[in-house]
Amino acid sequence: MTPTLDNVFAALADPTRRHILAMLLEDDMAVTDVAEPFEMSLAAISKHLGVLTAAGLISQEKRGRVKWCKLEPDAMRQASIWMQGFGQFEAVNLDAFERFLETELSADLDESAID
Amino acid sequence: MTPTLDNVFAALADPTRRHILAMLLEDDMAVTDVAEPFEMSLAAISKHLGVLTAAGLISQEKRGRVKWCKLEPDAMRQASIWMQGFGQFEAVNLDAFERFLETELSADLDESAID
DNA sequence: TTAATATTCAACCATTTGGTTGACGTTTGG
DNA sequence: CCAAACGTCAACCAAATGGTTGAATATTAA
Repeated sequence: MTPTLDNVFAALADPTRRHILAMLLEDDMAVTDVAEPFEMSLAAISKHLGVLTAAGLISQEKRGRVKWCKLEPDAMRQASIWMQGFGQFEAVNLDAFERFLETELSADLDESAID
Repeated sequence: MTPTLDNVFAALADPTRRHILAMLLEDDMAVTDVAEPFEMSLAAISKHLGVLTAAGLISQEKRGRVKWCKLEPDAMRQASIWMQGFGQFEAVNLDAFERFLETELSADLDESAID
């Protein structure tokens, strides 16, 4: 299935999946290791990874009995291009992003409030 | 309710709502006028506008018997900041965005494929 | 070969989502 | 004043979502 904006934004709408993406920003990971910090079942995480894969946000490659998950920035870039048109966004604010990431990673299944 | 990333991305995941946002990019609009190009009921559009409002992506102000809808770029900016961290995005490509917008606006209830 | 590890599949369940229709409250133009 | 315009509300429905558990499938290590 070819990814759509629908898929990408829907995938990003879930805090567990955003958390996973943030984890993969550090390094590629096996499914079991992705699942470790969460309190839900492995099957649930497997489904989340399926959603992320369908959206093109990650790819999964099986090597031996381990399936490695890898961030695929292209899909998000497409979505970002769409969004760019709506704000007169100032230049990329990496500090702001890192603060964001911090709170998302620490607060474990949180609401990730904007304000 | 304070908007969350969950709300913003979920709101953006629907093509009708993205279409509405693109329309509001041109100008503020009354609910009835927003609904006009769509084939669904006014009530359905009213719900969509409710979702967009809850996400902080638009605001609605009632003047007389008309309720005006207005783009609120801040929420999207927050979401954009989150996304920026994931791509080594090249400088904002406005041309690309305008091509995107074109296809989204013409194809009326489409799948808006990325590739 | 056999047992353990890694991951998915299938069936199920509760909740949310996106739509409908019809009734309802406001505001306004004639 | 009264009918029409503007918009929401409530009840309903089908489909999608996010989770569970238990069985099944590879693959590897011993």
